[in-house]
Amino acid sequence: MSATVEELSPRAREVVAAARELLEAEGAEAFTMRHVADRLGVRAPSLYKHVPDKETLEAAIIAEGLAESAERFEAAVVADRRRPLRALAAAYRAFALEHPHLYRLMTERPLRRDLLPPDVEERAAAPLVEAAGSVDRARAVWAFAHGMTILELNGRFPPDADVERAWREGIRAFEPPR
Amino acid sequence: MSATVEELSPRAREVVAAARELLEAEGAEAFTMRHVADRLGVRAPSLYKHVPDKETLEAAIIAEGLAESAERFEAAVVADRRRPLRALAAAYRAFALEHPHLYRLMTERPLRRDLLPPDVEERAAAPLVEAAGSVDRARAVWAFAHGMTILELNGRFPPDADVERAWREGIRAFEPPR
DNA sequence: GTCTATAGTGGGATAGAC
DNA sequence: GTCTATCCCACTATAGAC
Repeated sequence: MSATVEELSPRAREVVAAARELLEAEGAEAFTMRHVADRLGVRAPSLYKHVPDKETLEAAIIAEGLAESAERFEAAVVADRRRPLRALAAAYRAFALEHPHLYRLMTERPLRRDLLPPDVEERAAAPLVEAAGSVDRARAVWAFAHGMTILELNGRFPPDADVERAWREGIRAFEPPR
Repeated sequence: MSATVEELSPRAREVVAAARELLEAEGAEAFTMRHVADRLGVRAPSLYKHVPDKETLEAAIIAEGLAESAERFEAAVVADRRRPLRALAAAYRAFALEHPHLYRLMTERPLRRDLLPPDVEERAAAPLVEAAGSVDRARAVWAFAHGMTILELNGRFPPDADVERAWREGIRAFEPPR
């Protein structure tokens, strides 16, 4: 019975939009069904007429995030064909820092692939796989980028750390020697 | 008023031990003051006579985790002097997979350095800084290792992903050419 | 499509008696 | 050092009327 994003009713899409705004503005702790309902001027139980449960709502938001980041990655490699890895790293970091709460939601749990449109995940990954030269290398680069990003978002680097330099060191390590 | 681990009373240390056992066995959601109390055969409010609050309890557990991982990193570089980065990566991953819930606690939030013994963090980092050749490179390698680890723990790699190969690709990228 | 009412579950923390 | 009682908070989800 699990509906994919595209199969949602118009009213359900409004629920998704409100939920995403709430998440992005106030973070995961504030992301409750009550608060989503508040944004729509409605009571929480009413949401369940449109969306089966909270997980489906989250999956719909994640699908949007994947689609949007795919677009940005595609644009990044087009804009800098000579150093695609560096361009992708910059685009990746920028997206995450612009949407920290969404980014966390997208990475902190197993993907409910059964609730996502068929190819979003692959499309988001494609530019990096291309730039890295193999899936395995792409996963290593992704791990580096995610590690940098999430450690920064988590405030885990020491206060005096030079995050930019660490990014540069990682990119240099993965880029082919020029 | 914030006490460091060493300043805890004997009874408080028992509370920390019970809390850690609980966390490691049942995960962060199960890690509540009520459940910690259950483990000790006591009511939750009694804990507050020994530990000021939950955050201090968490900091004490994190301090243990940092000290133990420091020991393992030190042993790893001694055991394989020719490829310290590979040895450290293996030790890092092993520690995280053996203590997944502890590992999450140690990385998912800003370190409360004010609640930790003075040099634990630096000691845990030292072997990698040495092996990587600079702090910035060390942070890049750490990000890669953390990214691999947490994406694996989060179940975020596709089901068919070959995690070992990705690890090898990352280590190869950061190791000096031989 | 929305409501009220409510079930059921859980959390951290404090006051004050023993 | 431990207790009971309690405060106050939060959540997801359902039943059934309108």
